[in-house]
Amino acid sequence: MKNKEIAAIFNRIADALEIKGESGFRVLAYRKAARVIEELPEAVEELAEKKKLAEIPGVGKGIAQKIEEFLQTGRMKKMEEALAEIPEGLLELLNIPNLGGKTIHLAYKELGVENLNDLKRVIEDGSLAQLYGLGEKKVENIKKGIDIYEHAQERIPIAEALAIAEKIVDYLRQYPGIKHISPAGSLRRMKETVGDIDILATGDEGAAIIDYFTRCPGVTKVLAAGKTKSSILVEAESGERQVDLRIVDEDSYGAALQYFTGSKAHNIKLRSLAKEKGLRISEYGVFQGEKRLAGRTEEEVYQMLGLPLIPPEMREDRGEVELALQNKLPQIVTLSDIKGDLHVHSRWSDGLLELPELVEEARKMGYEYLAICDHSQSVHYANGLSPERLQQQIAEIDRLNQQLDDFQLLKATEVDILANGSLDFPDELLEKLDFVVAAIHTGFRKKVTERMIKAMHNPLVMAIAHPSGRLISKREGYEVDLDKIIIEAAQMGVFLELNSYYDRLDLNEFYLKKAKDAGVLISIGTDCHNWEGLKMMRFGVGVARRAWLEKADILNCLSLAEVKEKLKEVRKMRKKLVAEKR
DNA sequence: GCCGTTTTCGGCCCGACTGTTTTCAGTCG
Repeated sequence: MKNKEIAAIFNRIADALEIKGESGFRVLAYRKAARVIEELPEAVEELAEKKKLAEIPGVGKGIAQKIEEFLQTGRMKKMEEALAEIPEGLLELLNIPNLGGKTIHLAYKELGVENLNDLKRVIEDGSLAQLYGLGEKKVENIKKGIDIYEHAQERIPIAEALAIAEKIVDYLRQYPGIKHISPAGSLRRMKETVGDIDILATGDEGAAIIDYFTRCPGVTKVLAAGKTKSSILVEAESGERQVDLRIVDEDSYGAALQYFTGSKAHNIKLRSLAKEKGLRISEYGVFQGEKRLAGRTEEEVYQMLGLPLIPPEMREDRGEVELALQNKLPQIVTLSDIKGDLHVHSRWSDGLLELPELVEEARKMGYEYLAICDHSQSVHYANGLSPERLQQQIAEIDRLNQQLDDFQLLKATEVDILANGSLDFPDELLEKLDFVVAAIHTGFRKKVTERMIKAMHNPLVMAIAHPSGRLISKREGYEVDLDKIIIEAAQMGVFLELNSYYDRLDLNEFYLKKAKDAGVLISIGTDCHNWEGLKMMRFGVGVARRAWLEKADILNCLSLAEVKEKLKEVRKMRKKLVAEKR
């Protein structure tokens, strides 16, 4: 699949055109095409074969042709042309805040700036400030931009960002002048990582609220503090993080929340739609001429455009507006739909909680069941269970379950898929369990796809845990063909896991959507190891919502009785299926 | 470069801020 590669090429073309000073709309067209192609569930190769490239929104004749050219020849003239005139080192400069294509072009043409070092030089010797349209202050801002660019922190994992945001929101709520308050931005859309933390609030005396905000616990620096807008740095696990607060009027709270939640692409779509209806939409409301028609609530804003409220997690311009227009939005899953956790570790392997403690924590979550998926014998570093110890655990769970009336622990395992694709426990043992999750923890580069498929051909395996193996911004993941795994899972009736551990979130939103479309049922588990672990379900549900998953797509939206029935049924069905395949 | 129940040409999201310049361009979110 060459989608990513092609998207990267179009982004590079857009960069080059931006520096060359070509029409911003053309630049935008390339960027949009890049984004859409990157998010496309289908391979461009397939679409090209079916002559359906131009049906991709944002892809017209011109771009379709360029894609075909690339697929056939491995090259794209347009890119070569665009880049031929632009030194390689210039493109990077677009990432510097306060510096854009126009200024870069000017510095290139007038001063021969070709890279970051050149740029620093013309700042130091004062020649940049001499250029038409520039001056001391602009150059000072560019200098600050370079500093930010060079010290740019990687994006914040959603779990950390939410923790920071919620602490500050709780703090702000204590201020009597605040009426409404909510996180906004990509945090509210539950993206797996976020760039910065945005909070929106309403209240009287904005300046006083801002002052209170800048004195919140953990502040290390106040970057800006006006009447309606403030930015601070706060201490966090991984260094300092920026938090922005905006105060808006009560009358435009909904419009502002909508606007600051984004995504940008979604907002642009809404505004085009508004325009078609003779309306104008901004962070202050929906207007007809000078008259404000809506703005107090998000519902109102969407309603004015003839749309139902679109959940924040869906606002990415991936077809949600079109569906909303036809009133066909999916009823995406909510946290309260989740009836149990299907991947939990106990003290028996590398978890911190004893089984009764897990029961207690699960009840606090409102659950009806937990699947105890401790590691198998070969995972020594995680205190994996020997067959004998698993036997003991089974007996212990049976004993505990007898004392419980409205709750049950499911006897389960996270059994390792070994180097040769066989499983780390014998079938006779797996047979005694309610739920069997298979996982790879070693040999990330060794025939992972084949090993997973082999595991899926064992009728006792019911799910594959963290199928990609990635750790967000830490580890790439297995060499695995997930498209193949999804097809196989659909054919063999195997569930795929959505691991909710905050730095896994695996499958990710794109493959989840693919799995859903292929008819694969998803099991959500937190991979809980400690007291906070079960609470990570919200991250998984966030990702599931971003993938448009509904209750019916998720195994653990079933009640205890239903899930037990389902697992029995699946085991029977899988045995039959595997027998037929042989 | 894309796109069309107002258009196959002429539009293309909206507003704020900043600095430079004297009416606006560049950048950002």
